Amino acid sequence: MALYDNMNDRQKEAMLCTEGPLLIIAGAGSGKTRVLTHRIAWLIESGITDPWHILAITFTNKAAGEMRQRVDSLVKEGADQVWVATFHSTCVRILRRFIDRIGYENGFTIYDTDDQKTLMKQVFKDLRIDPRSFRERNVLAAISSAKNELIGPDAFAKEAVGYAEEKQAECYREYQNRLHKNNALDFDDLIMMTVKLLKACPDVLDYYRNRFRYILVDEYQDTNTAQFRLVELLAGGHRNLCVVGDDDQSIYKFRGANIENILNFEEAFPGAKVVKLEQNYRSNGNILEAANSVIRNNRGRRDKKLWTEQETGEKIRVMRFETAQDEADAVSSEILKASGGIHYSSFAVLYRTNAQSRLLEEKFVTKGIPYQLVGGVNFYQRREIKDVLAYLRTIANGSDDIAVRRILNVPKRGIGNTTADKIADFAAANGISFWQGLLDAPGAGIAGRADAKIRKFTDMIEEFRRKSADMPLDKLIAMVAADSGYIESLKEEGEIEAESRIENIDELISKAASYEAEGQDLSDRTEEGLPADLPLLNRFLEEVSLVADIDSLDEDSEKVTLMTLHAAKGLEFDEVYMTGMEDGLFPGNRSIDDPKELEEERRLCYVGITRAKRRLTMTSAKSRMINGETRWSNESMFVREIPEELKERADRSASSAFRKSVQPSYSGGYGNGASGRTGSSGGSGSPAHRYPWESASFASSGDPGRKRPAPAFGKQFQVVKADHLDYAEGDRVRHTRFGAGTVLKIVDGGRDFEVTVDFDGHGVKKMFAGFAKLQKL
DNA sequence: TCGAGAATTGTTTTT
DNA sequence: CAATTCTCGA
Repeated sequence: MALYDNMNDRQKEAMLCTEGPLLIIAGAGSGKTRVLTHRIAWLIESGITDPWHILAITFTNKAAGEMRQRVDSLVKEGADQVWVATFHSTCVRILRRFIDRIGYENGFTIYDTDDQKTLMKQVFKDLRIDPRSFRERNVLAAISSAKNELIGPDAFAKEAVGYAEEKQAECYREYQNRLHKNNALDFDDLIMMTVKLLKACPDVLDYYRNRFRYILVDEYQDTNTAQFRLVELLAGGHRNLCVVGDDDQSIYKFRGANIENILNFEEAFPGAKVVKLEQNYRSNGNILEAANSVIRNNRGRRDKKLWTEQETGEKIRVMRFETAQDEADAVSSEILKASGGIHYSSFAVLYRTNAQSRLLEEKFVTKGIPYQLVGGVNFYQRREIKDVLAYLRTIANGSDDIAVRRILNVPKRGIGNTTADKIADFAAANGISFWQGLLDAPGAGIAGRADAKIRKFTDMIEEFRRKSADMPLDKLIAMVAADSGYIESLKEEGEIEAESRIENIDELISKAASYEAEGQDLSDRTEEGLPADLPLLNRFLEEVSLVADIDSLDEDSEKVTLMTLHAAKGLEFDEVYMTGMEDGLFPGNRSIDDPKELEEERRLCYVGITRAKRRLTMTSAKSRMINGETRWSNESMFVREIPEELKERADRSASSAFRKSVQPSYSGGYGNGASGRTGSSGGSGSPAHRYPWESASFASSGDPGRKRPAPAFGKQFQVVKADHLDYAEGDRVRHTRFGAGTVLKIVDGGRDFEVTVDFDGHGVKKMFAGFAKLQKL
């Protein structure tokens, strides 16, 4: 059978166009993985290139694994030679080999978010920054976005304006120094340092350009600037770059993803060919229609429209409940009934925030429905796992101060914070690592009993190190967990929780065993010329630090899948429940006033809808507990954006949900949030409802004195651009919700003006002029 | 040094 | 509400 049997014309075109830059706009369910894998197969089978010269980059290990598997089954020989990996692991592999060229040691450690926070705490202490005035998280977020934009500490400092940014710059510099001292990289460094390396070392760049003659990038809409630069560098010579993505599924802006990468691909790679895949093979007609009618409300997108040859299918079922409990109860009951006690794996329940999973889980447990939860607390982030891994990190990399400090007194050894701080100060003053500081405790003014305790600790670690050299990974972990006294201290607790912690450690041990068993095939690494002495331990640590939640999803298990909308991208299910479809939750309160954010939420909604193959149900609750307080909210504007004729009301309490007499306090969807905290929701104690189809016009009750013309349904968010604004940069303006503020910037964004305003007490917000209805003061 | 209870704070979303 | 951090007494 030829490779292009069963492919449509567009798909074939995308598969066969192998030379030069190519952008494949692949709508949801249009068979993009298929095109990618077949393209790789074609490159090999047709003799265009050797598997060795192909690089395929994904975002998750799961996607990489699937791609590898599918290529394997398509290609007779050499599939294992294709480099299929995530962005992060690709970078790790490059850095492991060459990072010494830019002043790090090749055995570096990867810090996760926890480690980053710990490190930042130290930085705050060092720079005498009050953690109440700046939050670690915020500074880290600023640093992360800087790194995503390839802005190093120096450039950041140069750009810094004002006290806050200057402080952040100081923190960034110090944070980076400490990472370097600890011989550690954070997630963002992995990309940034690889770019730095390739820019600094032309020979290394040449090597990889020759190695990767054909490059494919999946989920291109999620790439950030650093990743873009990386790809651009690697493809710089031959320009055989094929990227696949869907701008409508760009949902990772918060993580630095830059949608411009896909929107402006042809400008970055002149002469690029563009192929659009618009035929959807996944969903029924109604589902696709619904998806189209929601996403059509976005402005910054490439023109496209999905179509299908499949039957129209059922209508979208819309349900509204009194409380979130009712919602969870109904969803679980329905699934129980509809599944017939089997086929649970054809169901997915999606939600906006992880916190929403709790109620659902409870109901699933009581009804005995098997389910699997994706996300929440990652296995490798659990305390006991992190503790054990910190031991391993200490063994592997003595400079990893964070790891050493973490386990110094875990389990309790009677070495308290006072002692540890003394060591830390001493180490800092002498420019040595914390570990070295421990070795010279007397130098730090620690003697007698305290010193003896420290000695016991360092001796133990050194013993572990000696033994680790010739010991299988799983045995090593078992030994560390036992000999350190960690297991014993858990047993002494004697609680159920301790029991499950021990089980988790056992699981880690078996994971290590299977890693070791699989890991014998090191061809990709040895051929890459990696130092042969890079111990298995280091590679294991590296592997576990790059594991994502979604990687653990088992699609064949007979279980219902519970996960966030984000986690659902790339997956498909016969029946999908989108829960918590409420204004304020989805779209979230933060996005409602910011058009860019709102569009991102809408894309997320689009992703959710297009996961469904046969049946889609959207549910919402009038009231739900959030942070210990009951919140009331309207049905999500996204539900309202789906035309009535595609929907079917399946409420149990339809009468109360559809009373037409409810107070119309819908304020155009923006401003005075119809959902608020208990007791503060604009005076009307009862939930405020207004469905677009109930009335031809919207009353802007939250904004007295102004009225907008009644938009036709479906176009309610398309605001006509004003030909001029009655305010300018520097002017003071008033917003219905945020009050007074100063206009910082006005940019003509084509269809509307994009106005940046610094609101007194609310911070800087960006808004479209047509939506914001700002009044000059 | 360490644990228990108080206080505080928070939510998107995660490689 | 719940998870995390802080404070204080032994």
